[in-house]
Amino acid sequence: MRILLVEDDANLAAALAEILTGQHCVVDIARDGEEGWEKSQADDYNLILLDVMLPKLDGINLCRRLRAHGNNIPILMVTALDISSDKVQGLDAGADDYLVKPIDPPELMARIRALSRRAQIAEPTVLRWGELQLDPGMHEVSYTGQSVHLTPKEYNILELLLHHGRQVLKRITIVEHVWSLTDPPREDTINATIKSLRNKLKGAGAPHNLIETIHGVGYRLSQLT
Amino acid sequence: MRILLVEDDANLAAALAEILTGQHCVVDIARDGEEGWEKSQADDYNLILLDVMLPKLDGINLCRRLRAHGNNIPILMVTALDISSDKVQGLDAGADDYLVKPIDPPELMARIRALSRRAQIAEPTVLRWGELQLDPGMHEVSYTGQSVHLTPKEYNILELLLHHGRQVLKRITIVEHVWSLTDPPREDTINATIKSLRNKLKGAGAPHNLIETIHGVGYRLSQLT
DNA sequence: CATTAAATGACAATTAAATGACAATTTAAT
DNA sequence: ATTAAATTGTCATTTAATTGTCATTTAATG
Repeated sequence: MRILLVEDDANLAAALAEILTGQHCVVDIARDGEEGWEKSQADDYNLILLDVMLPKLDGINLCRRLRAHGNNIPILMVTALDISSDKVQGLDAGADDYLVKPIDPPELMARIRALSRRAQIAEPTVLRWGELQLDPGMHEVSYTGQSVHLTPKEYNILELLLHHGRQVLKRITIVEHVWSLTDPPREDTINATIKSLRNKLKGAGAPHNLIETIHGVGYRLSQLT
Repeated sequence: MRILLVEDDANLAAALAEILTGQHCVVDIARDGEEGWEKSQADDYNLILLDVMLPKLDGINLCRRLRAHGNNIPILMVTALDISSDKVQGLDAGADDYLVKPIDPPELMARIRALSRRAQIAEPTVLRWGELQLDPGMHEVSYTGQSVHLTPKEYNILELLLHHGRQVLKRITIVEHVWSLTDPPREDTINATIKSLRNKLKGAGAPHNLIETIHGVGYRLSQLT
């Protein structure tokens, strides 16, 4: 768990950092709102722990700016007083939860866990072609539900094909995406890879021509029946 | 809000009950520690208000017994004197907060509110994968009930894996979450850590491939049978 | 049917990961 | 503050998987 802590009070920052690292989090500290903004852009965090009162750019506005930029990382706001206007403002600005000082460590951890659990919603974009299925998240390919183990190159080629459907992929295009133009392999490396890809798919019951050859041009997925 | 009040002094019990019901709480009263234990098992309460000095089973021990049974209902301890040893004992036994007699009604209500707000946070789900179990709150890992001691890095990686289930975690992702992008370790530090993680889990009876390798990509948890 | 492209099978070269040993570092204990 | 213990990071080596290449066969094209 990587956490960005934006807090100007050095003592509090150190104390919080200690609690968090004690709970196996990796913590970066920003001393003011501007620094917080920069770090949040430079690095990926799982959560931002954000004080409301900050030099240069206050917490509410930093939060607002992050949300305005489409960043939907969980934000836990820390406010000095249990003043409802602070709370309302913070939540309106897009914070996910708030904490009142003095901070109770177990409560802090509990809220962090709650938030990071909530953020656990993944985007499932499974690619399909008839019975063929490729799940980028799981890195898993199956035909009629039967899973097929592919090597990276094979996997990449198949993914590329699935992204393009019936469109023909020129061999150059394949090289470009799966290998690299700077150090391309011999021509028949592609053949060999396609071959074993077809073999593996056939092993799971796919027709041999699921990937069809366009002589002199390249490959594409075959028409679905 | 259902509150269990464990208090032997009938006058005090009545007074407290009145305050609480006046604030729209439903109150049950137990006259001693044993009765408190029984009621707490028989019924679900949102909070227990627990005197330290009690006949049969004192508050500290009742509290301890509740916690030992995995009950993490908020407990507010009431102590007659502002003796710090009482406070420390109570908190060590697992109480969440304590109050000193004589009780000031507004303070009582404030602490109850604070506690119940804290408790509203859905408590840490224990992460599971077959026989494998990781409790983020306790920071504890076990396989088939047998506890496994992990170092922080190992723990973090395992937690990350458990959060993602069958999702493949790319090595970059692991570095990003467990170390930090600014000062990443060598590639094979990951290998080494995964190795010892596997070893420790194997020591508790887990199969070696519980964490499976996706060559050229990363790691993920293996399919449950 | 001659030519070129693609498929194939076998195998070598390359690359990635696992491993064991150990040094450096951090943390805890005295 | 010093030592001891635990953790973390690195290296060299072994093992395994992947990838690239070759020689050969098969198919497609005009």
